[in-house]
Amino acid sequence: MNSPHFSTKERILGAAEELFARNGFAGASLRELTATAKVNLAAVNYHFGSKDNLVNEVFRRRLDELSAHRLEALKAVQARSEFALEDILAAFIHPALLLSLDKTGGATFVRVLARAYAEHNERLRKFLSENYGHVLKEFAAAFGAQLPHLDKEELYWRIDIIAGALTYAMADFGVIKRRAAMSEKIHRERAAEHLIRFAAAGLHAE
Amino acid sequence: MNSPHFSTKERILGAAEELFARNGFAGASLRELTATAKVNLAAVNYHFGSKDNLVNEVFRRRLDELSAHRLEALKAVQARSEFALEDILAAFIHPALLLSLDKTGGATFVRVLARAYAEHNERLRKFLSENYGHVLKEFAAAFGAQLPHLDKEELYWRIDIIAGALTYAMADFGVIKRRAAMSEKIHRERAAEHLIRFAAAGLHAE
DNA sequence: ATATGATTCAAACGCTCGTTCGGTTTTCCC
DNA sequence: GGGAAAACCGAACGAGCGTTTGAATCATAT
Repeated sequence: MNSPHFSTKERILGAAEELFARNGFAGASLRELTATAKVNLAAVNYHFGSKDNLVNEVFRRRLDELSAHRLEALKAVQARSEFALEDILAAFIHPALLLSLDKTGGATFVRVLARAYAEHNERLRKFLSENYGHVLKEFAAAFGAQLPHLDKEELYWRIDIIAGALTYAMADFGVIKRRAAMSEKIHRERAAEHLIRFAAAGLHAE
Repeated sequence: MNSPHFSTKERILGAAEELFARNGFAGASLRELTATAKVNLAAVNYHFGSKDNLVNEVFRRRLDELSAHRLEALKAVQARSEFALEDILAAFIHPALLLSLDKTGGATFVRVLARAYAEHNERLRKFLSENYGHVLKEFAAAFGAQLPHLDKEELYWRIDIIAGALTYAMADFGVIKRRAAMSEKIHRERAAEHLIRFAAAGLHAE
């Protein structure tokens, strides 16, 4: 993963993702991080200014792409002559699934993302809300159009529940242990399927 | 909260809960913690042996009670001549809601719990699974009896999703901002209601 | 009242942390 | 191929960390 043909910045971002997921933001030291990335200790501050800013860049690298994929998928669905609630859910969930299956650390990043939510870190929440909040708004509007009987508050509650469940499921927090015979890819695809079916039923409730 | 009539151990546990929720386990230092608790720095190691063990005790204090309440509520439901899926869900969710409304730090603890999940800490996961895993098993059996058409894997998936959504909802991670006019108590009760309805629909899916 | 054990305390231990600083090496353009 | 800019490097900085120590203080039971 940290092959020499990756630039120093890329190697640092990769190692940061890995160690943030495993040990948290405070728990991952720059010494371990730079050793993993096979770069000098001072490289982080040279290239990113500070550890805090490195955290931001780890998120930006993945979320720009994830958000674009989600909005793209949503557009594609909406362009069709007819579509169901499940299709919008898939537009939201499948890009996250795809990211979690990415060979270059996607699964790791999803866990970092879940950690960020759990940390309740105001700085991070603001960063995420400011930079990627509009995506949630788009999806809320799409769901709302499909569920006209639902008032806005009810709708937001349900989307919130889904986002939480998705984060939780993709980050592999649950009690469900993947059986050795099942590949991680299939395990995650199953999780996404179940989540979509579950969420669709939940959204339709009442 | 740290009034002088609380014992040193209790003051430490209270401060630990607060700071673990705010700054994480690694991020909360014993110096800040003991200052908050108004006890000497060495008191943590005197009363708890180590910081790691303090973490365990923070969980034990709350989870013993939560698990007992859940099993008690489940038994009460099952003793009735008839009951619905929602009643079992309520037996699982309402004790968590009650805990989150506890005046002496329950809401704080719920956030600590969510953090523990996110940390993916093997030591903690083992501790939680070993000490409180049987509760999940009881509920799985209860749900299974109400949903005989569901195979075991499907059932476990759905319970997992619900546990994740509950953790996130109670920990207040979501994008939903409580309106100033609404008390936190009502906000959380609403969350629980929505979650129960959503989860019941999800469990019934197919 | 006094002895004994439990508790609290200030101080220090060794260690790791994020960051900084010159100096060296590499890269790239004229 | 020479010079400027970019990148890298080893070493050190002060600060904060969890933990330990040994003495001071408190509580309790005889």
